[in-house]
Amino acid sequence: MLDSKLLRENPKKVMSALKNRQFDTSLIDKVAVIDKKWREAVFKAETLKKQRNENSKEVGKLKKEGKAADDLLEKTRLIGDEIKKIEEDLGAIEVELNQILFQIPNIPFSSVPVGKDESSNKEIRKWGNIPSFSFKPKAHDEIGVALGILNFKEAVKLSGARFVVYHKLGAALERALISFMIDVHTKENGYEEVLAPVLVKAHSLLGTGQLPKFEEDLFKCSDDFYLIPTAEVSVTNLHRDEIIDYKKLPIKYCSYSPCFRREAGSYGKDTKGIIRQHQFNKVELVKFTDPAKSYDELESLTKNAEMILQKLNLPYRVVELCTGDLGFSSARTYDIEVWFPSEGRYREISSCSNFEDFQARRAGIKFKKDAGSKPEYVHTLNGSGLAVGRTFAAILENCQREDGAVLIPQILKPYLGIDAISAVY
RNA sequence: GGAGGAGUACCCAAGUGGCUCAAGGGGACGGUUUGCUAAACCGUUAGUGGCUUUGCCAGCGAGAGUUCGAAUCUCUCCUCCUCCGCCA
Repeated sequence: MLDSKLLRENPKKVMSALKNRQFDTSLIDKVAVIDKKWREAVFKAETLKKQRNENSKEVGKLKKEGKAADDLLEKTRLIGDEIKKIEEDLGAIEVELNQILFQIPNIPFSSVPVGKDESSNKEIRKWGNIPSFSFKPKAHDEIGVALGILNFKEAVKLSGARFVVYHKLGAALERALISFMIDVHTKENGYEEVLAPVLVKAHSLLGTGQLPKFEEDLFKCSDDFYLIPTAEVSVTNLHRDEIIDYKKLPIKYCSYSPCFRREAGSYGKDTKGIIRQHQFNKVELVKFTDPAKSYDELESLTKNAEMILQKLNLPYRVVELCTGDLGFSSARTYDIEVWFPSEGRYREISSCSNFEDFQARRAGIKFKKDAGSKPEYVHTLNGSGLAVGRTFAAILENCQREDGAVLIPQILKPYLGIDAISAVY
């Protein structure tokens, strides 16, 4: 959510920034009108309340003195009725205003490249050598099925399309990757591990920006629960409606969770393999920072995520998203893309974003510099560190051998105790 | 799921319709005293949100209601505790 004061005082700036996101700026004009109505109603209600408080005190005094207070009583009753009416209006105005405010995306950071879609994204850096094969590299799902470590038919039996069952060393590899990632982030990068609920209430999703606009991407359960699409939701909301001690910033969390996405808009896209699933595992990095330092923290967060790929020796590149490709809540985003030999291209494996105070304002997350100062909103950041299923797939593809075996990155040896997954083990 | 009980500020807690625009204590912070520490004494301590900001309005788990006036009365909900049932 944007600051309504900013909208009030500098609507032109907001509009020009949001135009780059293909956003319909007529909503901004509407906000101004409703906001004015709201402030007038607030002032009126408060003036009347002041009058009522004074009158009530007077009534009490008169009654104690045994004097009649009927006139004043009646007059004050009418004031009460009026207050009630104004407050009803006020409630409706607030709903209307919030409905719009919740629909407005974040303002892109000043240096974000302007562009319509992903074709304007900017490559920042590349790492690693793209492997060359003396044979035609196979797709990860083909490799996994052949090795007996991935089974899609069983998954269809259980849950339908876009699910997978891991077997034997496949299940072990998935588990090993989760542990490995968490170990790196906790032991080397200074993150605190968190394991949080994957079922959350709507207000948590409102806090991070998935609701109200993106309900169709979510699985909704009964009893007002939603399955989280990312651990970002649970972990960011850990500090909802809190004022954090400045000395505790930055707070850095690392959290494994399964993630659940309906993939409503992607029928027919990535139907093969484990790239796009309704349920997948992810290790997420979340930071709460001093606004003055959040862009430095975005750089280090991105490098923390990259470190995983480096240790696994998987080639990747880092791309900055342009204004048109930026997520709803984000002010600046780096995507990390890993190389997929079977497709001959890089594919997203992590998305690292600075949300500035957009989520913090929605979720009420503040900090106080010292005892006397006024609370300010923190900046929140997060990024995948990494998407586990896609890392699994990337290992299968990049580390495959002609005989169908897959060499396991050496760094995983302590977790798996093997050098390769082959058809006969 | 059933039956009870509770929720007041950083913590404990008083408060059953107007002398409470929330008492008292602890803690914390500041000061006096002191060679230093402790003790004692004095003082400060409701954080926050909003507005047309010397001020005003809101706020006692949340929301609604009754009333001229609600921490206090009524209703709904949430959370926690105890017991029973069920369960990994």
